[in-house]
Amino acid sequence: MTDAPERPKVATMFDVARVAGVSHQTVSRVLNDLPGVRPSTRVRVEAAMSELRYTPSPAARTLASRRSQTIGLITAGRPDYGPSNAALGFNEAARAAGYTVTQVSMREVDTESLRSAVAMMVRHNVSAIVLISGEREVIGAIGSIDLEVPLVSLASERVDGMHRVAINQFEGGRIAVEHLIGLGHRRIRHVTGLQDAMDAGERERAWRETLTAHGFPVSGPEIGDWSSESGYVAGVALAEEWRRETERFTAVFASNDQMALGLLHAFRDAGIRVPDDVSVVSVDDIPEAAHFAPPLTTLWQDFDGLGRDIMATVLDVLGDEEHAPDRTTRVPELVVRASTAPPPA
Amino acid sequence: MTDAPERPKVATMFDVARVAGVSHQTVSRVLNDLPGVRPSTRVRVEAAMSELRYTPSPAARTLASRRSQTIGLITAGRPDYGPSNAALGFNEAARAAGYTVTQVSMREVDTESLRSAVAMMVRHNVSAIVLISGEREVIGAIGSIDLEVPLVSLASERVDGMHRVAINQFEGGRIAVEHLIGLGHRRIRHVTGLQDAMDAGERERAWRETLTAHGFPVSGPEIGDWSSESGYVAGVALAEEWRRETERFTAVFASNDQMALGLLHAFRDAGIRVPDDVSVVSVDDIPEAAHFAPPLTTLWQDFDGLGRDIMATVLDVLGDEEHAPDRTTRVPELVVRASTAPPPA
DNA sequence: CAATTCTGGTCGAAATATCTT
DNA sequence: CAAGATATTTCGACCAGAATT
Repeated sequence: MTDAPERPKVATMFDVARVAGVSHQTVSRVLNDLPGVRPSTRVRVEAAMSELRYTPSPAARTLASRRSQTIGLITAGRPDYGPSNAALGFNEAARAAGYTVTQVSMREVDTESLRSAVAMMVRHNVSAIVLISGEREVIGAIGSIDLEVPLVSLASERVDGMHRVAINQFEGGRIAVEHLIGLGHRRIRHVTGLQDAMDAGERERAWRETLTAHGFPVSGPEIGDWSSESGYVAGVALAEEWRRETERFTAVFASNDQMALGLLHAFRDAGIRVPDDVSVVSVDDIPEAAHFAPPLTTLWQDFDGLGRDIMATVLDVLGDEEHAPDRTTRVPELVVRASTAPPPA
Repeated sequence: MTDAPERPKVATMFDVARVAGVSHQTVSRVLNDLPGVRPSTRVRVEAAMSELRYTPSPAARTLASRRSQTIGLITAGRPDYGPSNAALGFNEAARAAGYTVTQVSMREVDTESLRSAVAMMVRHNVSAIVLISGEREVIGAIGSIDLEVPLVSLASERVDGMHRVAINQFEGGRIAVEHLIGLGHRRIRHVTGLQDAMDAGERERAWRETLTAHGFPVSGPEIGDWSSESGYVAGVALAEEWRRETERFTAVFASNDQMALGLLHAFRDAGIRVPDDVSVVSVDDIPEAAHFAPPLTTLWQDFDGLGRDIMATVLDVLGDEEHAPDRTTRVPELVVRASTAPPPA
């Protein structure tokens, strides 16, 4: 006996056509749901397809139609909780919609790598490119590239030339600060996220405007970069100030949970009790937040839903390029735990 | 004037051939580095290629050659720190090697979704499939699928029918437990990771065998699932036991940092001081670990290197299917912080 | 004859034009 | 002239054998 054939040969349109007793072109028509096929023959063809376990060849399809049913996903930066979960939600949604996802992840972003990633995706005839980053520099860089494909980006600020999706970070920040104000705080400090991040900007703006609207003082903020370490550094500075001043701040709004963890660490080192001396509220509600010392009051965000929003927007865009609506209306929800309390008397 | 053409037409082999004054086949030869091309004509062809900004069409290439220079990546489960960073490292390494990555992420895994993901990838003519999961059920499920493509999986236990890559978790566990023993501990408890996870199994085995080798008692372990919440639950149980018994345990080895965080929470609630009453050591060294209360002694792991190992193994496998070596020799490194100390006198 | 280079067929589907009733 | 189904050409590269030096 000779060896089995190297690769199991798969059925083609012609095989299906033969079995169904029609021409290959008719097979193509039922495949693409085109009109002009009698229901009876359509059924025959479909039967033949499933009998032969026929699956169209993506490569042939792409070559002939210049469309690949693929979406390019570019993620930039470290795999933090939010972006990772949004990417996961997007990936699942894309698959559910019948799309394949080609992913390029990069820790560091420079225009050249971005350009080559985009070029590669365009060459693969992706239907759209999705960018999960949220940093202005990255978004600006990709915006400067002449991509011949629709672009959907995670971005909480308005950006020209692309469709965007976001959770309403301004509203989230407002909720956090109002929560503190509702408890009686008025001297509320802020630790920002990465300076270049749009989400961080929106939260800072919300903090500033909410305090201003109430006529409370705006001081600071401390600059962070999302990391616990930066939160710790900010916390050390804040703790020192707290010990020095008489008109002390009584609460801090941190732009994410990791930085809040660093803050708690610094405050603990400095003998500042949370929430007795200072309240802390932050953003994300990572699964660990419930077990910080003390358990963290924070804003929960639906990252999975955000990922689905991205795919929904992609589908909108593919359906009607012009008036695809941005999806930016999801609002974070406050989860109250033990890191916030009324200010000391 | 009429509109500009819908899509900018890209150059083909024929265009290059015409400009270089050769046949398309010669272009193909220089493209694929095949022999039998005079250096002088090779230069002419290359000049023509760059002049026309020629890039070969992936679709046409795949169709004709049945190879796509693509690797399929399947990730299962929540995007935790380790797997996410390994996936990132892999993605960057794959790109550096000239491969495209098609990714399927799923939160929940069932055989049917796995099967369809694999089928889709095979239909796309991927060169190999990479699985990042580490759970026996998932690995078993994909192993039961007849995939006509090499499979490389993250797996710290030996598995038939696939190549595997892993960090040496047994050795890591040994290092952690020996660290505690070196400090004077002998009653050392363990909180496992997800029961079905191979990494968790290896660490548990290391804990058990190391204690046994020293003639110390093995009691427990508590069963966790990687989450802080499960660590907290285990911690509550351990704390209660600690209060009750006279022969108390003096240290706990937790299978990851998140669970250690839950442990710390439970111990704090119970008035057990870490490290004065009980020492805690765990695994991963997530960036937050340095800011836990107290800062965590834990095992750092090179997930980025792990991701690169995966790609290196893929390249080995593609080069020589049979004797591609598994890469399982990376060893975690102990990072000593403030959660471990000698046992109370 | 060996080293090059060329011609023509192939991959599997889509798109368009062309018959049938 | 509609519908329905059939031929033919095209997408852009790979591959084998033929033709050229």
